[in-house]
Amino acid sequence: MPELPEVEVIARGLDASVTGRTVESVTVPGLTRLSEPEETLVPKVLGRSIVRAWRRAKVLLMELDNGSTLAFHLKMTGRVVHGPARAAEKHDRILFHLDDGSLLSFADMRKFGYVRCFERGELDCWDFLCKVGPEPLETAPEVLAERVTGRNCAIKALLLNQSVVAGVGNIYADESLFRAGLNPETRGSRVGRKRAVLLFTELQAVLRQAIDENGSSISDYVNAHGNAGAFQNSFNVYGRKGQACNQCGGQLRAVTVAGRTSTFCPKCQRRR
DNA sequence: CCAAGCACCTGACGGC
DNA sequence: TGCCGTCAGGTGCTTG
Repeated sequence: MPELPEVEVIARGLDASVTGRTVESVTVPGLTRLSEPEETLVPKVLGRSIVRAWRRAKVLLMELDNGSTLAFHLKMTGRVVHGPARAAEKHDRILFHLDDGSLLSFADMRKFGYVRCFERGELDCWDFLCKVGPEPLETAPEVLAERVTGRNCAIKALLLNQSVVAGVGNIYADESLFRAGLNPETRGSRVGRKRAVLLFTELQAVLRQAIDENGSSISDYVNAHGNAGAFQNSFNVYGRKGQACNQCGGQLRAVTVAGRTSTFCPKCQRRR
């Protein structure tokens, strides 16, 4: 699934290509279980034009000209792509036909994702966004560090917890822990202030680099124009269990933390 | 309060 | 070839 960098890249691409376009018609091959029902969703969108697209946490947002906002959560395999008109494909869940003849599609193979439309003012009351923590690229590392030091959970679990910091998923948690030399199982309470500041400084660097490289494509992710990202070629640890550490040459290992596979270097990321 | 486990889905891949 | 188990970028609910 798209984490913060992937959703950011999609949002920027959409903001550049669909802003000003009007939704002329909508076809619904079959919405996902967590989506808003077609009967209420479609009337809110029909005839509206798109004002802007942006991101908060891992949620893709598109504001419409009546003040309502479309919200997409892509979860593991969701895609939102803008391109030329085409016939519906197997995993398409909803298709927005725009006034220039182009198509905005939401597809999701595993159906975990969803799309909902919030009317003016409702977005600010959405429980999900209200609970989400600060944006890691808009918050000082020193401030973020305070949110993990002193807590008894594993540092990896804290990074994945969206109320601690927004937008971090399994890839960027593992990559930032490696860069900071922190073992994923280390408790927040055992991470010193200085090391915690380093962790969030490295998290910012890794997120910025991933955005610059158009995100990470493992199998499903593509940007708003259907293109794969390149940051997967820069992974130090994610998905590299058994391979050699880029820093010390030792063999990378994997453990399960917070229910997720966590790949790390036992030499460069010692437990403390 | 916290952590662990599982549920939600489909598809790809490896082993037999 | 096919069947079975395992795993996958996330979140939310239940259980202990």
